[in-house]
Amino acid sequence: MPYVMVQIPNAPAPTMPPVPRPVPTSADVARLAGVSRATVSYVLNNAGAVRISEPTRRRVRQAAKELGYVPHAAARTLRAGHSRMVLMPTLPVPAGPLYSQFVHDFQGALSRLDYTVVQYGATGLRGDDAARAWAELRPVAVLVPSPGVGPEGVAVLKRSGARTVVTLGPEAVEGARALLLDHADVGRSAAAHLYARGRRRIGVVVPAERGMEMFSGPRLAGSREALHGTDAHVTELSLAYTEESAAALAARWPALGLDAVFAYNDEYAMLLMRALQDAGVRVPEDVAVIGADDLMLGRLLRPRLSTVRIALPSGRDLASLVDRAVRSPAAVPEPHEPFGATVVQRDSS
Amino acid sequence: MPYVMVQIPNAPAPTMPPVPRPVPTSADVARLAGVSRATVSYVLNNAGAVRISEPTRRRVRQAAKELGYVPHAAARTLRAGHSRMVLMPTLPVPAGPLYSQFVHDFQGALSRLDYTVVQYGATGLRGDDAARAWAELRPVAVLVPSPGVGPEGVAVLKRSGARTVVTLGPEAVEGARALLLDHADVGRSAAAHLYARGRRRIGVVVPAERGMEMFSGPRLAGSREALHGTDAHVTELSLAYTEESAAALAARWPALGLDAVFAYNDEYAMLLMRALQDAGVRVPEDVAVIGADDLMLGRLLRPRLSTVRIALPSGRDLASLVDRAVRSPAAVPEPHEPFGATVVQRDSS
DNA sequence: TTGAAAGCGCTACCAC
DNA sequence: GTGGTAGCGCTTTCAA
Repeated sequence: MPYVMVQIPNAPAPTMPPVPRPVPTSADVARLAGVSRATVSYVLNNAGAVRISEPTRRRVRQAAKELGYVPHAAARTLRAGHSRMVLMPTLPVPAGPLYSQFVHDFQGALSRLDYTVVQYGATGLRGDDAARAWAELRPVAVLVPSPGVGPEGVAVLKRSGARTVVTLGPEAVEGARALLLDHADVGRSAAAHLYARGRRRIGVVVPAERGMEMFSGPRLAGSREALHGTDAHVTELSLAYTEESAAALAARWPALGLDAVFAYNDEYAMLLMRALQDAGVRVPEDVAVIGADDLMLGRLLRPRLSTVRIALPSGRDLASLVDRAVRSPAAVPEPHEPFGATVVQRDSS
Repeated sequence: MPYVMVQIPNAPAPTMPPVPRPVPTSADVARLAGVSRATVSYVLNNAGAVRISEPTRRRVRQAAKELGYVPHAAARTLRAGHSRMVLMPTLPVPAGPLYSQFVHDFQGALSRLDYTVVQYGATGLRGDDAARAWAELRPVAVLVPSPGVGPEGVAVLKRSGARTVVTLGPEAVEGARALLLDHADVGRSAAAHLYARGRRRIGVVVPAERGMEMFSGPRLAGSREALHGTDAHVTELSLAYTEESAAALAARWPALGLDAVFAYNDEYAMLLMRALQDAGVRVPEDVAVIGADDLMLGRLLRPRLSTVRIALPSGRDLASLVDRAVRSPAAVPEPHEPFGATVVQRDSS
């Protein structure tokens, strides 16, 4: 009696737990509307090539609404062989205001170009493993804050159908379109500025928080590099983003004997500046302070905070770059000027 | 001669543009390794139920690596009938520090539970259209900063296979697990605090930026509500996040005759406080100022900024809540205490 | 104007 | 141990 155990699809369980109704498919819609699945597809996608009578259209739409039908993106992607998803891995650290704004603009601009931007939370995976995870989604384009992907990873992504891979960071990666954004240059600019202002014993703040090395490393290295071979000296200062840590650093300030500090960014600068002022250290007389990122808060501090402004590409420009690359991957990307870091001198240095 | 025009799959074009090599599939791997697709699948997924000889495993892995094979997530999802994607629509405004931190924690925690968190940039779509767009991805769970989805939207998501829909906002939505986070309560707390401090002519800052109404509306309404029927009076103050806008507001401050202001959040409070101080208005003597969100910068201002702290759920708690809901959607969610708003009084009020 | 059916890439059941 | 194969939901050619 081989038929006895056959499970009838969609049959309600004889008793008990409320069987979760299966997700309606286009076949269900077709059945309810009394048409074929093809017709359903035509109607719901407003296929221009085919003429469907108005009554039929209405019946189909009505049935779809009645069932709460929603097409299955995976099935569509599979069938179509491509998607319009632009993937952007999330940063390993909470986004700052600068990056949040950038992502927001980029997303908005790409939405208007009819792409879907997806921020993919891939914490835990590193390097090429991460790239493989992204590639599984078959995005049409990928924007990676580099470092975070190597040439291998780029190759995997492209072989998986990505029409373009754009990196946003200090180093160009083989095979990817690089938007050069050199954090070392921020450090260089800050250090050079402080040197030009006559300072010689220069502290560089390095956030104690994990995951920030990606940015803080280059900023420190750049500072070192700018002062190499001069009579100035760089001291690395670890600082956590807490008042306690800042107070502790301020307490040992006299012993450090510094006359200037590059505070990683404006937020750390604000934190440190306040702690120094509370400890009786005068800014800029005793110590010059410079931040980075040109956040609003720097303009609101007293003394006004000098900062290094880093020119991010506008979200809209980058969106159109991605769009062009998707439409003609063949086009040779014109090499890109690195985004410059410029010092905005105010009153703290 | 019907065969003449047949296109041979994968045949290189006789001349011309470098044909993008087609994406390798598991069939390609199988062919190269000289095994069946089934075997490839078993090997690459480490299927425990089946024993595959070590040499075969090696051959398969080697072939996969050689081709740069990456499985197709859409196909897998389609076949499996479900995914482990947790979808979170991106906010219509750039995320502030509070939310960035929350999202980061939430993502990290869910990653550790083996979910994939995806922030979906759905700008442009509203309400139930947006919900439909999310549903197309068939996420296993959805976290929506409400408002942003109605009961209809929740129903669509659930019918599309979402095991749970969690809203994070002021109102419970039928069918969804609500984390009540009432911005009106922030306004109420701020206003009540200012009233208790003896202030009666109270300004409430409303950001001029588009898209913020979602938060600013309730905060204003809550302030109004708290003072309704008292002898205090609320004045709505539009303020853009620029120094110019703040200076303009400060310039007409005397005419406004206010003795207190709830400045929407700490960032706007900082901006306004600076402008007021520059215009010779004393804080808190002439005007009491209170912000919200309890950001670090409030503690660094002088006078220290009073603020309304809003207790967000921890990312980890929320992640485990989602995980439990996914595993047993039947479980009746214990009703949740709204997250409270508590006033942190410092020196500005 | 509508329907039948192939096939996108993958996994899991069953047979060998 | 390994292979054949059905079928997930969808779109689109071809036939009727």
